[in-house]
Amino acid sequence: MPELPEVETARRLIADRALGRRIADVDDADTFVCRPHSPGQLRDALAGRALTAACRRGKTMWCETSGLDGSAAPGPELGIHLGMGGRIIVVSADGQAAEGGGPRRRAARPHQPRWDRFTIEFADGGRLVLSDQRRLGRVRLDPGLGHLGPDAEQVTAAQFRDLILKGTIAVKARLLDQSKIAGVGNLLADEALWRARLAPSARVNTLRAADADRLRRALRAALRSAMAKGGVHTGDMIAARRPGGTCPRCGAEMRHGTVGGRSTWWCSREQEARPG
DNA sequence: ACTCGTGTTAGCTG
DNA sequence: TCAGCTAACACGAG
Repeated sequence: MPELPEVETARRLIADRALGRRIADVDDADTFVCRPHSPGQLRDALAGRALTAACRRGKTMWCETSGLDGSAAPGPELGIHLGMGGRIIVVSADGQAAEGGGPRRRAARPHQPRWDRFTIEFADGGRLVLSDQRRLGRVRLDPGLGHLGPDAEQVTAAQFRDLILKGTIAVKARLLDQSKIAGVGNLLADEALWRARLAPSARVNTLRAADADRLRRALRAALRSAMAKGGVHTGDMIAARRPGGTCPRCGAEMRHGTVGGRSTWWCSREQEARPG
């Protein structure tokens, strides 16, 4: 589920509903999700503070925290990553729950309390929960951003060309490399390549600067559309990403394969690989 | 019962 | 340094 647009929805949820509330307690008992911390470490670091800002680069979120007892020195940053299927749930003081980060599809599995992997209990009686069936999400203190490239929404055309065109890797694998461009996941990569009419398996050294520019525009358009419609699964081509699917533009058969280790779909007519 | 696939990432290997 | 593979997790489908 969560690619950049879903994570942005979760970030806004935290920014709108969780900031400024005093943290009374923290459940950090899931040592896999909270690795490398030990149980109680996140609680000890956060209790008595409040979240003061919710930030994001690509699919990584982090919250700034207040000092203790009005101290001017801020607390640690709280890093949150939704992994493959994490969602954020914020419960207000009166018990109203709001959700962000998951698919907005009606068929989506309902949230189960046993999937709660990390919980902040606020002094007002509400809470913030990371719900994550697969436990591939992650919560950690002071995560750092050194391993991430520029955010997919903010990368400039010149930066994009430099980051994308170097080397010999398949262009889809390069798009998925968070250290180059942060925020593109499997579905968004397929959607952007389809919009740009580029073969996912094309080696980046076979692309021209104009291809990179077209891909960046396609990526930005796919991002804008996903943000407006409520998630990457609303992409124009995503519904055709199934056996027997046909290209929504030209009607040709969609093909399926593995690129960069991920399940990949492309239009057999418009996205054929050029020999390198 | 077993195997495969899934919207992510980190770490290992050649 | 770069590119490709695998494991970490849980669970539904075939």
